Amino acid sequence: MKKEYSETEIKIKTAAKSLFLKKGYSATTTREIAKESDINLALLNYYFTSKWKLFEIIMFETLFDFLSKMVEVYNDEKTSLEEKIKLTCEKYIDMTIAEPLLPTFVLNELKNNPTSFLKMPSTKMIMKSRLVAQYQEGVKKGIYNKVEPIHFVTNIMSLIVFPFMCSPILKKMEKLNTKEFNTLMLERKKSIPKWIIKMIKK
Amino acid sequence: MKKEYSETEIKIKTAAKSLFLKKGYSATTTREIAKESDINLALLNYYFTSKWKLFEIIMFETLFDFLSKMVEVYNDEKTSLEEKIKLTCEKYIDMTIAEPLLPTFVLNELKNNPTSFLKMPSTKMIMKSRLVAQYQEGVKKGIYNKVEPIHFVTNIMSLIVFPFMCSPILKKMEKLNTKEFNTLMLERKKSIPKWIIKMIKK
DNA sequence: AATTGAATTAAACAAATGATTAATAAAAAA
DNA sequence: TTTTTTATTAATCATTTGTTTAATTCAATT
Repeated sequence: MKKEYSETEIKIKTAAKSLFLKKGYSATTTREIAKESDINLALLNYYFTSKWKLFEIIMFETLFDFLSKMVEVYNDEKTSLEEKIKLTCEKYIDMTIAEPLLPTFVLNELKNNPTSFLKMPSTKMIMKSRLVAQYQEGVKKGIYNKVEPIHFVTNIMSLIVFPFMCSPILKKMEKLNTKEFNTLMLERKKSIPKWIIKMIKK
Repeated sequence: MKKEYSETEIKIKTAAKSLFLKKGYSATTTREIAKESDINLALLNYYFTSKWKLFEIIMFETLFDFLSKMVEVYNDEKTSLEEKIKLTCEKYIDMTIAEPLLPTFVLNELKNNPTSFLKMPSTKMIMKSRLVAQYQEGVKKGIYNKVEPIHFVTNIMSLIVFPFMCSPILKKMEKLNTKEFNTLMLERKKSIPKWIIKMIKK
């Protein structure tokens, strides 16, 4: 299904993604992409037609990768709800430490151009995931408070992702360098699951 | 202290802010600003020297307004910790419904250009606020779990702000229009304080 | 009324930008 | 080898962009 990319195409895509993440779509020029990937400027259009087309491809693949990884944990048949929450935190905090610019980039570009989102991989599977089902089972059993599943799912992501998006502010507030900041985020791997459980338990 | 702006300057600033919020700094052109504010293009540079200078002024004022409003609640001597949390949610959710593009815009521009942040109003006062002190008193008394105050403060903001930043995704997931989305956010005025209290209480 | 300084305008400039062209080099097919 | 297709290049094009200039209008002051 997935298109096979040539070496040159991969070089372009890698450089473009790195620049888009750092500076955003509009502030990134095709000449910068060409320079960073060490290819001739014309090759960008030769392979990807336009800057915008290139961006769309990168955006789609990025979102697709992320959603796939998330749904993988959410739909695991073997794990309990609490395990799923824990695994989500661990996986996603690690992912974001590895690529800390990604969440802000994605949400900002979606804000700037919601149509770039039309081709987006289906997000609906999240609400149909095993994680949500397990939560609702817990509500039925009277173990958990009844809250709309959308809030439950949103809260988990909020506690995980938002602190990364605030990193410039947090770093300044607490005079942290990147390493110290990451340590703070890693602490949250253990705390967030506890907090979430407390939030939902009666 | 604050500079008095002429009618024309206000028109420019208002239009510029609206466009910056919608499209970001780079994607906004000076000609668009001139058109939207119905002034001659040259007046932008006449009053504000450059697009970047204009942006810096808008950014500073925006952050300053936000921080002032926040610290106002955080340092209220009359309210309890739980009341402060409740008031924060109410105030900030209302603010964000009124200007939903603001958080993503600010965090994205800070990411793209952390130096635009050097002149930023002091964020340190948050950690020295009455809110944080009250939380720490509660920890000493054994009422609350001991967690770094930075996590406590971050969690509140995460649960309030992040869902707004995800609005394109949430709207798509649940097929919501803006009104329905806002209703969902307003629900959180009551829920978030409850969740936060549960998180910190022993 | 005349003068001065601020506000506004249309026009222009220089640099940057996304995209294309036409020529060449490299690789694959015949 | 020859031919044909694919990949790469340097140069160029047409717009767009931030900014400036020089002229003009407007408002206040003398």
